[in-house]
Amino acid sequence: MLKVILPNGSAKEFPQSVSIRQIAEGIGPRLAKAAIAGEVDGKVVGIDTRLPDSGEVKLRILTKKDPEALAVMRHSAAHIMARAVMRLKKGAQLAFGPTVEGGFYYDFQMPEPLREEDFPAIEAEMKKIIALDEPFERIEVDRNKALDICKDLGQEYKVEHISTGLAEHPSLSFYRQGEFIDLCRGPHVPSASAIGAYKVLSIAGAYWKGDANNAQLQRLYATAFFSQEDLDEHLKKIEEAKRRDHRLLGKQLGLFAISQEVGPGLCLWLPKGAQVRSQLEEFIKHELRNRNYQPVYTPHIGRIQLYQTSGHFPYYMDSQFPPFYLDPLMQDTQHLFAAHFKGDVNDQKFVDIFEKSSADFQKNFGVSSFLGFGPASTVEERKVAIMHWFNEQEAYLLKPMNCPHHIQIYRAERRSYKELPVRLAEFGSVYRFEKTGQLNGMTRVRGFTQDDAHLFCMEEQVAAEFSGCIEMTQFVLDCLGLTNYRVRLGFRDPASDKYVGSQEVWNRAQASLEEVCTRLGMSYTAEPGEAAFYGPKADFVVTDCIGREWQLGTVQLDYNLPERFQLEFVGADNKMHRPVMIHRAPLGSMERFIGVLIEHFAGAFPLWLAPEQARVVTVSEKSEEYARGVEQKLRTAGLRITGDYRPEKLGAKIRDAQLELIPYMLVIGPRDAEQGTVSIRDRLDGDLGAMTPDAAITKLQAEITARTFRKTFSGSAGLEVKGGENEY
RNA sequence: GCCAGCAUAGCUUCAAUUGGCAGAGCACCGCUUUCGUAAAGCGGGGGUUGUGGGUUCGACUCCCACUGCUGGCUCCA
Repeated sequence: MLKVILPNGSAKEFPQSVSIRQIAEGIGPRLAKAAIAGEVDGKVVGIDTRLPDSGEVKLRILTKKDPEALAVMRHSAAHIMARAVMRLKKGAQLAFGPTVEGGFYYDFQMPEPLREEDFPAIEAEMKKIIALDEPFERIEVDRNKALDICKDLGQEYKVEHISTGLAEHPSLSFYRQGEFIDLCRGPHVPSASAIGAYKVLSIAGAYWKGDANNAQLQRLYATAFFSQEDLDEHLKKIEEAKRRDHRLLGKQLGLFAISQEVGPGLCLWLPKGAQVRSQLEEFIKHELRNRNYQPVYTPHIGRIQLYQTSGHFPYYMDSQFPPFYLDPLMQDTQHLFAAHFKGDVNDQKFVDIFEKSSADFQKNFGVSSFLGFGPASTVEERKVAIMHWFNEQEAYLLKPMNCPHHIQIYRAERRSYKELPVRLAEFGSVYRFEKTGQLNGMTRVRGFTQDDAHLFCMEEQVAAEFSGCIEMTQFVLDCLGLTNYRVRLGFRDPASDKYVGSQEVWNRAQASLEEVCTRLGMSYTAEPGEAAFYGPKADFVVTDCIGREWQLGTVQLDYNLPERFQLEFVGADNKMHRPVMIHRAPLGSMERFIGVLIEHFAGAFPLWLAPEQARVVTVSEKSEEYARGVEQKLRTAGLRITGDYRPEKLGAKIRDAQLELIPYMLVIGPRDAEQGTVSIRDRLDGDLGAMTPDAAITKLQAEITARTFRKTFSGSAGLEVKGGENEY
């Protein structure tokens, strides 16, 4: 006897095994027709799934109204898209085709590359397939049979996946629809007609199982909805989001530029962008003072030995600008040294290659031997001589991180336990050589400035200091109305050996990190494998306007650098102890943070951040003299103000100021000049009427001090809808 | 780095029949207008069509290489 409990609490009993479809039919023919899938005890399954013949289950029958059904339908749509591609292009190999947020994709290996111009044909073929309205038929087989099926189909990726990724699964399932059969966990919609409106969106490269060592596949992105209206709305949303893109707004509003001549990934802060940044930096500096940090300054480069000690070199070699050496021989042999440090070259080979390049160098530059090898010297002796020479080299690296410099500041004096924690803060510029394909506007650059700080404390202070860092990050994000973030605790991947430091030290760090997050009541996800090589961390991750995630603020515990640099302090027992370090940056980098901020505010910054807070616009040139006086008065009061005195009509000047997203306009005509007033105009609320310049100053200053969020707009720069309701 | 696509004036607004004189709009400059809350009128300057080669009588257009940019590169069958 099976007892089925439905969402409304009612229960039905069945004497023998029954499918979800049969239960739906029992409830009503309309429900049976509308059913897309079922949910049994919280697990989404196909409509033809048979329930056990005894016990008790909770059952939901999912229809178009249920969000879970959409994912099922999209997955089915992915199959249909794959089927369409298989029909159009012979010899396509199938890889993965999952549902993702906002749609789905399918990875193929194509004999001929797919192109965007193939999309209409694919969509047309999908239409034909859907018109057939064939059912999705589930076929369950054992592993060996599954392997045979995939081999027969000639689907090599499926064969590989069954033998590796699915090695633990004794029984596997396929779904068949017409001539198309695909290894698939399911579930699927009952038949093709359940698929509503769909669109193939884009094509991209993707590696098999995400590993760059594997074959590069072609990934076809698409989306599907139950109704055309939902699809249209989705596409419209994508379009609107694109208009918020910080790269577009950054150019339109004159915030930043990236010039080919300066170099890719190198950001030029235009005056207005620099103004926003400077304001944000002031804000952070104020918070640092309140929290007893000490500002420091350090240079942009450091000797390579410093980074060998820290472990950044050659560990991060691939993502750094190459070091520069004062000795020209080193320019030629630096790759050799890097390979040697990484263990890619053994001692004998290292000596051989070095001596050859050294000989070439001497031939080319006419310099005599400078290492002084005797003919009888051993490999070991030569290696020692070479390494000794290397360590004497004057070589510099553009700093990829600020910590080694800050550590040297810590070491500049003997530290007592009484002065801990030491908190050293700097807006430190760092350089990292990101791969070209990773660069993205301001959110991924090669040179950036972190709102960095390093805390040196005793082990028993870690929890309090960590807590303080998290609290500051939360405070800063709150002040900007950035609420759409998640906290990710990056932990060590137990299976990997890329980490510096002992497992025991890591466990301690991770435990205390988790403890603090729990105490602060933060929701977080613990993610093994996401840690930095030197310690676990808490990352604040936000989502940009087109759904990409970016790591902003970060707090990282580090038990390893103090060890590497032999940091010490004198304890109460008059003995030497090792401090613990915390790296933290609430904003992360100024570049990325402001990039995200531009999208968050859609370019319409709150008054306290706005590069131009107000603009005087004259009705005609008659009032220019008075207007200039007002402008200067507000400037002297500390407001960022400009004046538009062009011989344009008022409407044109207002329009220009609106498009530049300037929060306030001070309209001045003969009437104002006569009465000693200004007509204040809010960018969104329009004309607020006349007031004295002093009253305007008071009003604006109050808004600045309160750091009020302003409305942005529900459109884009240039397409603003008046009275937009996007309240932040 | 890799896959696909793109590159015309300051502009992520774009045009240029099959290979046949590179053209608009916005912005900029000048003149007229002196104006009260989202675009006044007229005139003007601005280009080695991303860079370098090639094919051709002739290349923005076709071919090759390079540079830069855009989308993407495991929320597993």
